[in-house]
Amino acid sequence: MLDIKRLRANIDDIATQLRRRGFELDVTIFSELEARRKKLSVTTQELQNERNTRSRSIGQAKAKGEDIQPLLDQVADLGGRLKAAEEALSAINAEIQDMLMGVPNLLHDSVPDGKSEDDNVEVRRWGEPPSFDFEPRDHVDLGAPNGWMDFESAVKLTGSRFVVMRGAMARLHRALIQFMLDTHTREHGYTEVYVPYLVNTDSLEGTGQLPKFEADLFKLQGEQGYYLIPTAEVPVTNLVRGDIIEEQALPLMYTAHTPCFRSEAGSYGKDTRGLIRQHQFEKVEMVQMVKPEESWDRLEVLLGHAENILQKLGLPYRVVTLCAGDTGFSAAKTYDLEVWLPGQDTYREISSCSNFGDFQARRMMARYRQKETGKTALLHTLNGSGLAIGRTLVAVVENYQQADGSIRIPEILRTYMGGEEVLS
RNA sequence: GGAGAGGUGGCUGAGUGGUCGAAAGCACUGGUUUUGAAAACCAGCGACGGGUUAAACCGUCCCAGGGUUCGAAUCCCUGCCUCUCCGCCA
Repeated sequence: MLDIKRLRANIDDIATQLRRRGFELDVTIFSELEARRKKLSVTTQELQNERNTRSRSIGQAKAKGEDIQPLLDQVADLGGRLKAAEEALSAINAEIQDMLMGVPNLLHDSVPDGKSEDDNVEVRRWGEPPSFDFEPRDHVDLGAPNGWMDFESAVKLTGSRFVVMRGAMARLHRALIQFMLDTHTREHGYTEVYVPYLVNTDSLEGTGQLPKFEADLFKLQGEQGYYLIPTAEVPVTNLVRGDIIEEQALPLMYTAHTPCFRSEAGSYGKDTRGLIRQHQFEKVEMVQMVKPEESWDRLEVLLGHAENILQKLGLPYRVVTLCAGDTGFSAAKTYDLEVWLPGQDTYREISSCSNFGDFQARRMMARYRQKETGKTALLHTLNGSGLAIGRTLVAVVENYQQADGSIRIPEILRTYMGGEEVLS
């Protein structure tokens, strides 16, 4: 959520900035709402003041044993007027809030212009795509024939966009999770957390999935109104919702492994083959809550943590900066890590690292207490995948394939695989 | 699932209709004292919005949402959560 004070003061400037990401802010409606709100707020407060003053004197009169009936007569219509004013005010506040909740974050100046992913800007590459003296296969051809990956059973159990994994592939999948968590906790300084996979609407509003993107979520039947998490970002970031953190405790760094559930509405026909786009997948997530002045440095650090995982696995990748039109609703800036997939002969997204500035923190009322002044200020939040497990598995399988269809196991994972060197 | 008890500031905890945003203690901050520290003493100490150069000042907030009343932390209703006992369960 944007700072309403800033919005009031610089509405045209902000509208211009938002246009860069293809969002049209209705300046006229907002200004009208805001003017009405201001007026109503003043009259409501005046009426409240009057009520308080008069009620106090009634109390005092009564204590002295005076006749309070004349005083009561004086306030006869006050209640009604006040109630009407309060209701009008809360209605307009709700309207403004709704509008505000639907406005995306402001972009950082360094975010390049552009409309779609075609306009994203490559920052750097790491590693060389492997060359094969045979025609490399994709992960489905490598995994499906021997039952490592079983998409048909998943259809039987549930439906499309799910998978069953067996034997060595299931173990490799699990090994990736352990390896990433271990790296983040031992080398990068994160605290591992275990969190609920079902969350309430407050949490989803806090990180920005609601109210706008309900269609991407799985909602549970039942009166609680719970949703399956689309990413660990939601429960982990919301850990600080409503909190005031002491400055010396920052930055908070959390990592979590969770399954993620996405309905991927609107993606029909896209990536229908294989593991790339599933309704359920595993992810190891990194989340940081930091001081505002540090967040841009922390984004680079966070990105480095995700890159480190890919480097340790020996997977070639590139870093791209998402352009204005492709940057997500809540993010001020996002780097995607794209891993090389020989089966598709292209780089595919495997991690997304974002700085949200105070956008999520404002929605969550997540603050910290400044040591110098004792005042509170909004935190900045960041998160990044470190990494998406399913896609990492795809990358390992495709990059480490051999002519006979076996898969070499990356050095770093072997201790997690009982010392085995080849998946067979 | 059944029965009961509760949810008050960073923490403990008083407050059952009238200057209560809320006693007291702890913690914290500043000061006095001390060679230094501790102790003692004095003072300060919630969040958010409006207002002000800054204050003063005004408003809102005592789990959440409704309601009763001139007036609600206090009474009523609903929801959520916590605790105790019983049942069930991994």
